[in-house]
Amino acid sequence: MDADRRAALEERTRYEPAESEARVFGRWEAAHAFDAEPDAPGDRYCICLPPPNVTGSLHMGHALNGAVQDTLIRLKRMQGRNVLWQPGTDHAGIATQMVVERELAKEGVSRHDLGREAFVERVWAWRRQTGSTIIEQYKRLGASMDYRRERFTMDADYARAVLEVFVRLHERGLIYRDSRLVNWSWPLRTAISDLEVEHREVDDTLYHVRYDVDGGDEIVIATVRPVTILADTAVAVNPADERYRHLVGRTATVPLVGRRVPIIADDRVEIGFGSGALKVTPGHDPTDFEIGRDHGLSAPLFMDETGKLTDLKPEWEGRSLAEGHDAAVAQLRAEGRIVREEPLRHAVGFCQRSGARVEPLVSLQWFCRMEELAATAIDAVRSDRIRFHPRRLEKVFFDWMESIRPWCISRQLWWGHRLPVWFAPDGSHVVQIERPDGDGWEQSTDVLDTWFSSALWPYATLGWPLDTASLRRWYPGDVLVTGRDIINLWVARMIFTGIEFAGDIPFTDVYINSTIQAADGRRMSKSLGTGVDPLDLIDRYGADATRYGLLKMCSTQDVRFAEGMIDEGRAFANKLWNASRLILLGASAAALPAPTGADPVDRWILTRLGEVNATAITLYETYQFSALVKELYAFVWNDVCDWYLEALKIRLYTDDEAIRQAASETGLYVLERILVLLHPLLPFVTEEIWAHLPGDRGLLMQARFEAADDIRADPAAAAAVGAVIELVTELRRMRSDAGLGPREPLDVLLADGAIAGQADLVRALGHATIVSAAPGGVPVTAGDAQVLVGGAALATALHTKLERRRATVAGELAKARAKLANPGFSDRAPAAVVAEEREREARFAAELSAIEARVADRDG
RNA sequence: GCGCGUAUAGCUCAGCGGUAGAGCGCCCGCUUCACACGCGGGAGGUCCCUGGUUCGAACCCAGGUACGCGCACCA
Repeated sequence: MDADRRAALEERTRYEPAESEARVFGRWEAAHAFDAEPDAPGDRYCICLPPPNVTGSLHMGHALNGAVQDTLIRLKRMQGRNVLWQPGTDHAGIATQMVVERELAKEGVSRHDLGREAFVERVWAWRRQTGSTIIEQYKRLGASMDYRRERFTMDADYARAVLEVFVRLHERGLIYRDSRLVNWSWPLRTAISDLEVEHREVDDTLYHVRYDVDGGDEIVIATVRPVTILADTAVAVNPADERYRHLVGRTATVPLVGRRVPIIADDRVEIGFGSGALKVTPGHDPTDFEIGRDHGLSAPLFMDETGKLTDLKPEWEGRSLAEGHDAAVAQLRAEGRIVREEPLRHAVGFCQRSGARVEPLVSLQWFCRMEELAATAIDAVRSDRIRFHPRRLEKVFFDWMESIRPWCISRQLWWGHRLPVWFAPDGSHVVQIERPDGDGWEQSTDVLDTWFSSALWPYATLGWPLDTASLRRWYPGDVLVTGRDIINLWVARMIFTGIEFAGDIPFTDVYINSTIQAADGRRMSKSLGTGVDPLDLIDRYGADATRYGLLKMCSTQDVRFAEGMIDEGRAFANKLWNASRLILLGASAAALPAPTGADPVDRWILTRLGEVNATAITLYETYQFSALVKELYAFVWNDVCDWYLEALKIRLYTDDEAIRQAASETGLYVLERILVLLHPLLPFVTEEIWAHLPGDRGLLMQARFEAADDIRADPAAAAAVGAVIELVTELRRMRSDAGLGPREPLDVLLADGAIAGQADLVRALGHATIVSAAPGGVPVTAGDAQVLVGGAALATALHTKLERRRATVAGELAKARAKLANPGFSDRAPAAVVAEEREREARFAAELSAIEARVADRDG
């Protein structure tokens, strides 16, 4: 290491993420380390980023999700796979249109003032300017995506793929046009899908309204929305309902409009609800729609697409829904038709985007028939070709897929993929991508549901329907990492379109990451101000610390956000930095990393390294990130820093160059391997340290992640060092209990056993004087050895401790004996468990008698 | 309404049939030559309740209780 670099390392006693991250990221980019090439060697490994909404910015879900994906992709890249992590965004029809409309509103213009074409151009301008914001934010996290390949669901070639899918599904008869009841969002003036409707409990009033029946009778219906009475076309009762049997077949008069409608019998009417009589409004209610269809009723609309009343009652035409409600209640009340009002709490659908109450209404839309497509996706999961992690979430998928309904895929928006449907002047239409020959063809004004296009993401991003090198190389992909809320919107749809069009399942594993809740245990909420901004965390703690914390929180269940875990990550990065400084600055100039293992301490840490390496690989590959982070933290902090480095210092600071050289080699080797192990989790700090390792080496992110096979285990050395650790810990405890300073010398007599050869280590780490006889010393258990600790100063202070220990040991001994005395245990428990219990009994018995001898000695 | 999940140290969470764990916080002590974002020591737990299975239960089963999250057209 040259003098400048050495001085720089010496100065930097803290790891400052802000100082390193941009520089390290620049090195990766300069080396084109993220670039994926189809003809590169190695088995394929592919993840596509669930495309975030183009209007979005990085939130906690993205950050966790991104940390998981980057961890996997870096691991696989280091394992020699030819990896692709595909970035991109979706065009988010409604959200984007709203963003741009809000912009226009500031200029006092509406999209209607602009006209469709100019508006769409305006959206593109917005997209060119800010559309990659969220992808740029992923870079702050260290995400190693191939940014050259960023895709957008409105890109020309992608759009072509979307239309191709539409046409093919239509040819197969799976896409059709129909007039059906849909969820209508009047502020947005579009239909929305079932999944975009959010149900909330609402307190409403249930009005009981009296309708006149020909012949002087009357019938009372119940409704929470009296204004819908305008569109009633029947009154229905349950055929089994005695109360109303005599009215069936007669004619009722609808209040407010005076329409004369039949009273019909239908068993979908629930006898026990309200009055038991149902006003039937086929144009605005799912059940009523079905009843209306079966009874041949018409389905007039009381409101139009903009949320205004229609001319069913001409004098109210043009009023808002709220005004209509008030007017209806007022008139019914004035006419004395409201016989009862009662509070009703019930679930009502709201439009996710606009927040308005969803209005079910009959509308002419395009639908996708789902049963057949769903069956292939169900089969892929059922047969284990696709596995969910955690497994139980398959149920969410099955529940939705098995009760699937037609998917309304058309939207009355301006921003999106316009349907490849062409209308002739005579009203007939054809479905094809190109405009048909001849004059007068008009393209459908509808666009497709955004989710329809993002369902093709895994293969459309790779060039489908063309047979591209990328598609051949990386499809199907390996794992989809996403949040639970997206299972049905996305995962399910990607699976069946993948099978249908790309000829195979899009991935084999679906890893659903935890939801990070706010500190109050509920979902993070913007409106409640309980959200946490990951970019702010990165600014304050660093990207590595943020990744560390998020991954530590990430298990198979939801977790509350705990900033302490991020802070722990920062401390860990700093610890790693400083441990590295010790090794790098203390090592012999000529030393290169090598598992030399000159000393038992070296062989012990190499043994541990081998164990941890193997465990880590398993945890990485089974998505157990929280356990992985803990495992590596404990190894680095406790084994390496607390013990190995303390022991290594002795040889690093010696004058004997041969010893120093050998110690340096192993030290550097251990450091090198730790950096490799940690890199997928903490890419920045590990890459930064890597650059300081001696020797000619490239980037850490391009280094090889080795299996543990090459590390030799040495159980004898491990046992000896284990005994030293136990003894030194006991010596520290004694000093503390006796009120002695931490470096107060103690006399120690080493007994035979694993520890016998470790006098130097005990002397150095334990600040002990090794003696050959210690009259009046206190016996201490340390692994397999008995050690005598001498020094009169300790005697009194240790007496209390000894008594305490005697009580503990006696208790444990009694427990072990009771267990063994139980015939049920010794006869029926596995032999190994019984043997272990016997061993414990013997150990406690020996220790107890030693303590008692000591006490007797002292007292006598 | 249906489904899923969670209840373990003051806080956030591991452990999921055989000696109760971590980080933070707390207490005591350290200007130890990598790190005070540190070092050493310590205190702290009827593992939600009630039953059951088992030689043995924090862990398995049943029933409660509390909380969270999905899904859902009762007007």
